[in-house]
Amino acid sequence: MRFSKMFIPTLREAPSDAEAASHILMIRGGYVRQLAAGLYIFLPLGWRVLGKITAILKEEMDAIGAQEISMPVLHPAEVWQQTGRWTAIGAEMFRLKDRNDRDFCLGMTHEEIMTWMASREIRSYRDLPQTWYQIQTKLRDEARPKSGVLRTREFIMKDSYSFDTDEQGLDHNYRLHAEAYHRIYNRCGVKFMQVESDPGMMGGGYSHEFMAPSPAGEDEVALCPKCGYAANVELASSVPPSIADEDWQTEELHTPEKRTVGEVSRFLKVDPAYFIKCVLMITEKEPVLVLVRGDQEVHEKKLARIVDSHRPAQKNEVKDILGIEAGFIGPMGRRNMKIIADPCLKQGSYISGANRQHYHVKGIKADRDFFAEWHDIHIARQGDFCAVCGAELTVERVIEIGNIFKLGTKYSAALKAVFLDENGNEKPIVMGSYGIGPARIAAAAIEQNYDKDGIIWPRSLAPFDIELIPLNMNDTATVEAAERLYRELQQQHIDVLMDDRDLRPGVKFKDADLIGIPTQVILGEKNLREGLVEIKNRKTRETVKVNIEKALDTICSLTTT
RNA sequence: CGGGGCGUAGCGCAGUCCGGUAGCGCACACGGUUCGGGACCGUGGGGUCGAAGGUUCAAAUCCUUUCGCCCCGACCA
Repeated sequence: MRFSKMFIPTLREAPSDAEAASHILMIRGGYVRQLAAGLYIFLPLGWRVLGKITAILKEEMDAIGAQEISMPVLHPAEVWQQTGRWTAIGAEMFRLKDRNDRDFCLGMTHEEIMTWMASREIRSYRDLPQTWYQIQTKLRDEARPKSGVLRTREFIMKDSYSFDTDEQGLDHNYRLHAEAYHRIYNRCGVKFMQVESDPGMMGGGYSHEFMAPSPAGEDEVALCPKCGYAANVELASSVPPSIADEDWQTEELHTPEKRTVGEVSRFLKVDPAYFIKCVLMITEKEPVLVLVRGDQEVHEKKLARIVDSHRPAQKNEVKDILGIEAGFIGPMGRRNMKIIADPCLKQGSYISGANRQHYHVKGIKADRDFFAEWHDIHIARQGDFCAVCGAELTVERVIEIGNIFKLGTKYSAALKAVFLDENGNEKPIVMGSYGIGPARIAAAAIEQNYDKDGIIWPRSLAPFDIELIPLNMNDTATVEAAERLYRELQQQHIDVLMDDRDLRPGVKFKDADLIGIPTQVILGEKNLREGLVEIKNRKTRETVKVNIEKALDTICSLTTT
C-alpha cells in the first residue's frame, strides 16, 4: 500500500476530549474517528488492525470446533420477553417499533437468538454438542461511553455459544474456550490474566473474565502472588489486616457533632479500624443494617448477591426507621432487625454509634451486643490477605477483554430448547456463552505498548508488517530502490506500507512513529550510495544498516519470527 | 441519573468577566527557497461563534430554554 493513496489522516495535536492513551493515539494516528458519544468509525488503518484480530479469533474458534454463523442485530421483543430479559434489562437496551407497532430491540448479546435457533433445530442428543459463533455488532445504550474505543454503544464482538447434553459437556467446552482465549491473547501480544468474575445479568453460576492489566482499565482485580487466587474485586474474598484486641469496657462517649467514622476517629484519636461502619440499606423486603469495619467499605455487588436490589437509606428514612440521626446509629440492641456484617467484625471490640444523639459506644462485641448474618461484603484492597492462603493480596487495574460464562439451562429452559436423551427423556440443553471484544484487544495492546511518539504495535496486530520510508522522493536512485524493495516485499506476501509522499523526512519519521508499525525501513540518499538501507525497530529504536541486496532476507526473517 | 467542565475555521486555542459586528497557531491552496526528526518567506481561501428565544441602537459576549461532547460518581453481559 502506498501512503499517498491511503486515507491516513494523522493529527499533530491530540483532540481535547480524549484522555486514555489508546484513545488519543488511535485518533492522532488516523485509526478511528468519533461519530457521536460511544460511536466510532474505523478508518483503513483501524479496520486493518481489527481484521488482524478477527482473523486470529476465527482461526482459534475454528480450531476448537466452533462454527461461524451470522445473526441479525434487530431482534423481535418476544424472544427477549420469554427469557425475562425484556423487562430485567433497563435503559441499556435500545428498543424500537416497526411500522406495525411491533416491539423490537437491537441485540446487546445473542443468548436469546442463539437459543431460539437451537430450540427450532436441535431434537436429539445425536445433534449435540454444537458450538456456534459470530463476529458481529452489539448495541448497548451505555450510561457512560468513555475512553474512546474501550467503552462504546456499538461494538463488534466475537460471541460463541456452546450447546451440550450435560454438565460434563459444558465443562469441556468451557475449558476449550478458556484455552483458546489464552492462545488468542498470547498471539495478540497482550498481557492478560484470567480471573473469577460475577456472572451478573447473564445468570448462571460460574464465570471468568480475561483482563489486560492497564491503568486505563475500569475494573480492578485482586491477585494473590502466592497461591494464584485471582478475582474481580466485585467478588474477591479477602481478609483485612487484623487489629490488636482492645479489652475495652462498654462505655458511652460524648461525641458532639461527630458523625462520620473519620470525624469520630479523629475526635477520639482511635484508628478507624476500631470502628464499626453502620449503613442502613432499603431492600424490597425490609430495611437492613449493614456493618463493615471502619477502615473498610461495603461492596455494592457483594451485598447485591445477598439482599438483591437495595439502596442506601435517605437521611429522613434513617430517622423514621431507626429513630436516630444517621451519624449516630449503631448495631447495639437492634434485635428485631436484619443485620448483615463483615466477618472481620467477629473478633475484637469496637466503637460505633450509640443510637443516641451526639454519643458513640466503645467496647461493642459481636454475638454479645449484636447478632448478625456474616457475609464478606467489604471491598478487597491492596494489603488485605488472601482468603485462601493468607498471603498479602495486590489489587490491579485492568481492562476486561473477554469473558466466559457457564449458563446452564437458564436460556434453554425459558425458550424450550430441549432434546431427547438416549432414554427418550426430554431435557434442556446445557449452554455456555463466551465473548471477546476485538476493539478492546486493540486498545489494550496500545495501552500496554506506546511511548511519547506513538503506538508500538505487537507484530501480529500491526496494520502493516513494515513501513518503507524513502526519504527523498525527488532522488531517482531512492525512488527506484524503494519501488524495487516494495515489489519484492509484496511478492513475499509481506504487508508493506510505503511512505511515497513528497514530504520532508521529519514528517515521515513522526508519522511512522505515531502509526506504530513495528519495523521501519529507511532509504536515505547517502546510505544508498554505499548500497545500504536502515532497518529500524520501532520499539527499541535500534537501527541496523544492511546491504540493500540483503534487505529482503533480513526483513523476511524479522516478520516471520 | 447526580456533580463538574466545555461547545468560536478541519484540529488546538484566545476573545465572553467589562456588549461595538471575530482573531492566533497548525492544517489547506498557490509561488519561491529548502529537504535525515512535524522547515522558512510571501499570497490566499475558509467561521449562521452548538441551536432557539429574549434584552439592547448593537450580542460570540448579558438573560432564558435547549442540544451535543468530555470528566468524576451511580449504573453496566
